[in-house]
Amino acid sequence: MPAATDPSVLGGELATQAARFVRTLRRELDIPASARVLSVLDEHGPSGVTSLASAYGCTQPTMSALVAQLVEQGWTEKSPHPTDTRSTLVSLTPAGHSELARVRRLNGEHVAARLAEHPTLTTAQLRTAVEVLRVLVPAPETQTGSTSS
Amino acid sequence: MPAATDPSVLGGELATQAARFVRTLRRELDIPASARVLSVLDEHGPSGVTSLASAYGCTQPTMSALVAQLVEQGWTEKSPHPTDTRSTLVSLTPAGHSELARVRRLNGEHVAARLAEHPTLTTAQLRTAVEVLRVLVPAPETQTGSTSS
DNA sequence: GGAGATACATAGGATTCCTATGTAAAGTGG
DNA sequence: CCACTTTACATAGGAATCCTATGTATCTCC
Repeated sequence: MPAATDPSVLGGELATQAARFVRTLRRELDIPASARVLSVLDEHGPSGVTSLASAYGCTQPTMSALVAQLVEQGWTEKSPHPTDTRSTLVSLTPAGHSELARVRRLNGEHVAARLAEHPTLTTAQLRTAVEVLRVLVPAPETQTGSTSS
Repeated sequence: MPAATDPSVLGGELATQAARFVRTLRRELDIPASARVLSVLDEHGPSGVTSLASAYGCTQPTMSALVAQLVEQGWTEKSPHPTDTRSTLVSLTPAGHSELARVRRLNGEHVAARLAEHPTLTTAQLRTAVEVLRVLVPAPETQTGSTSS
């Protein structure tokens, strides 16, 4: 089958497969987009909306909406910024940490199931895929964050 | 940063990065979802709507809409199936081939630009990423198709 | 010929995101 | 201290992508 070396073709293939992967994941695991924000929040620690948007790679209004969803579900909470009244600090609640763990487990199980069907695939290759995708995106800023779960 | 080996974490990362990659691509290149169908059509040759949906990885109604868009833009055309009146054969028009070439070029340029910024990344790794994503999706049926451009 | 399967279309709605724009609070120079 | 600009968020409105449910015509097979 397709085993091209032409970056143009590979890029197209990557786009197609990535889009499909995302679509399939959405349908099968039923994980809302906002859940991915939890991961960013976990990495970066309590942040403002704009900063989160930048880290997540979406616009500020979009992040406003995502955060609103997360707050409504009790996964994050907004507290006033100590020195800047305009800003708010969004942070994970315990429930948010649980949800993050749940989502990671779901993803893990899904990936593991596929891996089991294809013994040739290694986790090293998996990691390569992650690296490639990470590189192929503009990358906002890679500031260090917090930790947890 | 994240350099995990845990499939669970890697799966989550992959999901996040893939989603972001797709989003960025959509925004920056402004390529409609229907354009990816052109690629499928090119690989599989003239096909019915349901078959396309399966190959593309979406539902039949969704593919109906996508095909309708493609036809409206003159990139594909529908002809009656020779033996089955219910079915139609969707096939690429010359304009469709051109568009496919254009999209591939855009994707290629985009990927090439990123690759240029990261000399450490090889096309082999790129191909690995494609393979990984391909594996991580249920894969409908890999029947051989036609050719062209 | 009639029951069930198959191919496609349509209707209606959920999700995800963006652009444009408004409002309030910080900074900044005079 | 006072405009003026910048920054942080929120809201409004709409576009794109997909799905489920359902209807209609056609094919298959007994």
